[in-house]
Formats: sequence, structure tokens, C-alpha cells
Amino acid sequence: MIVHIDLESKNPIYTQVRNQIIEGIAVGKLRAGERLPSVRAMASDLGINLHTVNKAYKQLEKEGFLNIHRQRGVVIAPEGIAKADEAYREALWHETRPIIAEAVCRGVSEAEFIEIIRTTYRSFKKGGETNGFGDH
Amino acid sequence: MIVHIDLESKNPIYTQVRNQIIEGIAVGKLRAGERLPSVRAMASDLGINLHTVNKAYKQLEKEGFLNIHRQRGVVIAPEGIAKADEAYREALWHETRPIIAEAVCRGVSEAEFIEIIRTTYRSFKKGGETNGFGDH
DNA sequence: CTAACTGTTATATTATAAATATAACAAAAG
DNA sequence: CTTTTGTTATATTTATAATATAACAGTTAG
Repeated sequence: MIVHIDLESKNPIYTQVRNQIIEGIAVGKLRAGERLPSVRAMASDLGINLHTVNKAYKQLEKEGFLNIHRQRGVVIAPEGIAKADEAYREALWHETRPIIAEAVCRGVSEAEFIEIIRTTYRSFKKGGETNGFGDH
Repeated sequence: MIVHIDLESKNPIYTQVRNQIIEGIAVGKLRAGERLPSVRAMASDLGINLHTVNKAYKQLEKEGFLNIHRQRGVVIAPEGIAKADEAYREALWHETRPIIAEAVCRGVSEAEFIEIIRTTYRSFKKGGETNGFGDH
């Protein structure tokens, strides 16, 4: 799992780490049960502090993406990622709303906007192979 | 123009103000050339500080949504909002990417995701009447 | 049995961003 | 002339982000 940090980004480092791990899961590069580097190893790799990585891991655990065991290490949720519930869907609506509003103002057509979404979506879902999370 | 502030939001107040003004423009509630309340009036209305409103206005000006004249006040860009350029489109790709990745992880189908986008998009574009920005 | 490694906790410091509080300035409008 | 406008300046408070050490308690490997 290769994570790249942009120190110039407006997003905090721990958010960048979080997002890239989620992308790794989405694209199937990280699979259920797979182990992630320890907070120290990851921090050392990226040249950042242990606590910054820990913050990303903790958030991912809280969001249901990871399981963290005291001495067993950090693992992609083996029983699968928590499926979308109503709370998540509502957050999704709120999150996308201002982005769409700005696109409308800037004259981005519905077709173009959806094409961007669709292309990105498929870039994750492609490879089609299961991410390891069947809906059991 | 009614702006509502959520003090519990993770988004800073000035960002909330910014987003709601953009939504106002998108939905056509705010039209080109229309005047916005002075920083003091808006701040007083919302019970917040003058500088917080000013920060939102300044950002909107920088982004091309507003024109601010020394003593003439704050006005929705009369010559129309800056159309999407390549820089904006690239930002749009980056902005939506992590949101889509998480949706994929949570099992939101492409169809459902796009339906959310489409519905929100049309909630802005609806009314269909021109926003006052023809493509001249 | 050590020694190394795991996440965790604690404490402290630095830097930056967000928000507020006053105060004053200069130009335009009433 | 007074009010209103955005602007600038200074200061303070609070919260977040990131780093730096240090230690603890189990787990695992040699």
C-alpha cells in the first residue's frame, strides 16, 4: 500500500492518509483481512509522526473500515465494510450539495458532471473482481 | 437572502456562508447584479462577527462570484460567473474522488449515486428560468 | 527468556486557522 | 454633516494539526 502525502494540500495529512486507504479498498488493492503497516512503519515511510498515522487509523476504525487489535496490528475490516445506512446517505447528500451548486453556477452541464462521477466510479469498480466483500 | 448557520457543523462559519450564497446563485434566488447585505448587516443578522462575513465575501470575490466595490457594496458578479476552466475541472475531479471511493466501499451502486447527484443538480437548475447569465 | 514490535496513553510544544472584539480610515451617499 | 460602505490594523481566544519524547502492556520471534 503506497500512500503519497502532499504537504501543500489544504487537506490535513491524516485525512490524506485516510482517503487513500479508502481508495485502496474501493479499487480492490486492499482486501478484507489484509494487514496494514504498523503506525510506526507507515509514519517512518511517509516521514511523518506516528500520531498522525494513528489518527487516520483511529478514524477509519470508527468509520468501520478497519479493525485494530492491541497487539495483532491493523487489518482491513475482515467482516466487510459497514454498508451505507441512512445517516451515511444523508451525509452524502449534504457533502455533494455545495459541489454541485458551484458546478451549476460555473455552467457545468448535468451530463458532464455525471460523466465525471461515472468515470471515477468505474475507475474504482473496474477490475470488477469482488473486493472481498460479498453481501452475505 | 436568508443564510442559516450551524454552530455544530464541521465546516467553518465563513464556509457555510460562502456555500449558501453559491447555492442561492445556483438556484436563481440571487441574480446577476443583485446586491448582498453589507458585511455589518449580514453579520448582525447572523449574530456573528463582521470579519467572518468579510472572509466569505472576499473568498467569493476571489472565486469570481462577487464584485466588491469600495463604497458601492457587494454585488453578484454582474458580468456572470466565471465559467468552468481546466483548473476548476481538475479541482472537481479531485474533490469528488474520495467521496465516490467511500460510496463504492459502502456498497452504494453507481445508479443510486448518480441519482443523488442528478436529483440535487435538478433541484438547482429547476425553475429553468435563466439565472441571468446567458452565454454571451 | 529476552528482545523486538504492537497499539495505547500521557505530556508538552509549535504552528496555523477560525472567530471574536475594538478601533480607526477613506470615500460615497443621504 | 452624518451615515454607511469596505478596508485595514491589532489583539485575544479557542481549536485543530502536527510533532517530539517517553513509557506501558501485551504479543511475537529468535
